[in-house]
Amino acid sequence: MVATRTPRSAWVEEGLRALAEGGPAAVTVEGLARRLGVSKGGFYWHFDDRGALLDEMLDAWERRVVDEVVDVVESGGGDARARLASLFSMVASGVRTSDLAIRDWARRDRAVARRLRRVDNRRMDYMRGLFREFCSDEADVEARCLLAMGLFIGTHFTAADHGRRTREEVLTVAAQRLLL
Amino acid sequence: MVATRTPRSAWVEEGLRALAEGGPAAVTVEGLARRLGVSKGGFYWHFDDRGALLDEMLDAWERRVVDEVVDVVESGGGDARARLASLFSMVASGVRTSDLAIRDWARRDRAVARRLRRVDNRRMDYMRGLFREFCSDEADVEARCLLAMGLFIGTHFTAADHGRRTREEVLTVAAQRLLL
Amino acid sequence: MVATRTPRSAWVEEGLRALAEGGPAAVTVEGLARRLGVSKGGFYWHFDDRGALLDEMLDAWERRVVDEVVDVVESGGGDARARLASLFSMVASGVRTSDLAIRDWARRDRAVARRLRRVDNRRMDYMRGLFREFCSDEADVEARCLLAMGLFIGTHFTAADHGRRTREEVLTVAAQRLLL
Amino acid sequence: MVATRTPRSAWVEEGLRALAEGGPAAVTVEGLARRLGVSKGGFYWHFDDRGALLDEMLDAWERRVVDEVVDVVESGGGDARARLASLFSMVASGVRTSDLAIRDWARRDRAVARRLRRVDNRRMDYMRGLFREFCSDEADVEARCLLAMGLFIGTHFTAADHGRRTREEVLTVAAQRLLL
DNA sequence: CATGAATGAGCCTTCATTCAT
DNA sequence: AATGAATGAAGGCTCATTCAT
Repeated sequence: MVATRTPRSAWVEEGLRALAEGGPAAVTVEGLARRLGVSKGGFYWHFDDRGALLDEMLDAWERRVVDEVVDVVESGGGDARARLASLFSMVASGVRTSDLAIRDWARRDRAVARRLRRVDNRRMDYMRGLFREFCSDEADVEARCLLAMGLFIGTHFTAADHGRRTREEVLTVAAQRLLL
Repeated sequence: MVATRTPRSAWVEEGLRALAEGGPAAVTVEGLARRLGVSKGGFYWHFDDRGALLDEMLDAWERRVVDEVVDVVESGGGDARARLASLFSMVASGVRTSDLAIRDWARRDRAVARRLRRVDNRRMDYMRGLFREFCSDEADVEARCLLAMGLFIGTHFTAADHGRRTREEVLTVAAQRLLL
Repeated sequence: MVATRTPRSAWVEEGLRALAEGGPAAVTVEGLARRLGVSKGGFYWHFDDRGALLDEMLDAWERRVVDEVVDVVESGGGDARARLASLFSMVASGVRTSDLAIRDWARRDRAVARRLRRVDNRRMDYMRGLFREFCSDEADVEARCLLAMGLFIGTHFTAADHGRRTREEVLTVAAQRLLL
Repeated sequence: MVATRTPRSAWVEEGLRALAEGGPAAVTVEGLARRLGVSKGGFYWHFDDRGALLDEMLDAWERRVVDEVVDVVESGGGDARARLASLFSMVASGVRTSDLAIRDWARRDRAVARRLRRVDNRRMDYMRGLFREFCSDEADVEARCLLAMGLFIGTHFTAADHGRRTREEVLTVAAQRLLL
């Protein structure tokens, strides 16, 4: 078997890029083929149809997002607060934007919603564990988790300015609030 | 002049509905015409082109969102904390979902982004004023505002479960955290 | 009865203008209405349909073209050569451009072709009479007439340059050739 | 590579036919597809858009018209007068009718006008060379060229009858006049 | 006479999909 | 694995036409 010229993964990769840039509607077979410099015919060798690619893109995204969290856990070290702080700092430095496109997409697509729920629940679980180490009130733990998720997500969807402060500065202060 | 058979506003209304359900790509002249039970040709009597409808939809949305906030101000009464609380409670009771679709859309469209920024800045300004009444640290005010925005927005984009708690319950606790 | 606000003739006039500028395809009910500053509804009060306008435009054009020739006859005076010379000079000073659009149109539309034939035959007849006064060879008279028609028409459809000469200069010399 | 099922050239060919019959407005993607017995979608495999087809049609036309002139030069032989005579005889035997549609089109489209000018200038240059061999007066050479162009073009746009003579007969006499 | 509103046909273009090679 | 070519379903827009007022 010869090395695949345009492997399955290339389509998935390019697909996630297109998704991040323009949302699900921007993930067109033609568009990806053009960006990959191939004809779209080859696409149908790898995938049954556009839906199959979308599925695989979501698989890839899920894996990636989980890995990112795992990386934070492993590399960072330190106590719960330190680990949460490093988790929060990832927000400012740019979550994959496809993350956001997928969130919007999930509102219209059942299958996407299912996957997103799985991912979000894993993230929450991880945060719950960390918050619990210094916060005994379960309701408060949950509230902090939701606030943290909001910070993660909302920050990318909020268009407001902050006077002379930068978004990063405000984010830092906000994160510290959650660690009190 | 007779009452317009299918007034401009009907197209705008239906457009916002379609936007909320399926994002900007779902706002098609043909689709709206079908839903309104009219022929698509008639659309061009009211609007120059699809772009004009989109513009007007955003105008309508902006007005609506501003009015909602104004309504909260006027109807609620009470001190700053009380007013913030009532503001937060609006989150649970369902912000217009088109709000969220517009947020995603803004990431790809310059004009939409400008409008969103205007709206978000107005919202933030309103919250700043309220937070300042019981919080003198400006950096903290800003952080609380961002956390609140995250709560507003993120809550609709977060797919996680909360064990035996409902989202509303968690939201309530989270909101109280911001009012301390 | 009130004075017609947008009389039949206004539509015909504007129609001929549009025809001259953009050919038959440019004669649209909507376009004329826009240029006249009225809604197209009124059009259908005057005309059964677009075809009726086109017919009337051709009528008007025919009348006008005949009148022009008559004017040359009457005003000019002089002998045959002098009158032919004045006829030729009209070429340079700009035949109605709708004349040319109609010629092209005639190639596709039977009714237009019939009208054009009538007009061209009248023009030829007039020229024949003048040429005969100083040219006894009937075949040559006919040839000169055709060359003159070619000069009339071809000059507007020929895009060539003439070095340091202007088109008018070349036309003058060419016309003299036909009067020898 | 297999023989293209409906080659690019088929679209161009059919396009020129449509142009000749009905002018630029008659060159529709849908219409051509219908006449070729293919679906219109396939068109966009070969061409970027309708404009690209129009361009290529003009290219093809230009090539053809130049080749025709070259063919006259090479095949005919003889002296200048003989070559001009053979050139004139082409008129009667039917210039491509698209030639005429293009002339009309050029009056409204800048790009078409440019191309037409190039072609006409080449034709004129060729004729100038031939006329000069037996006519020393430059102004007269130019006048004869214009009369010849008028004969070429005007003859197809003139709808007049010639009594008992045929158009061909009249053309022959007219052409001889230009060769004196 | 004319407007406001709408219909429907037709055209341009995009794109998912198919198929032979 | 991939190309060249084509299909067919949308969707955007224009325009002749109609109709009630």
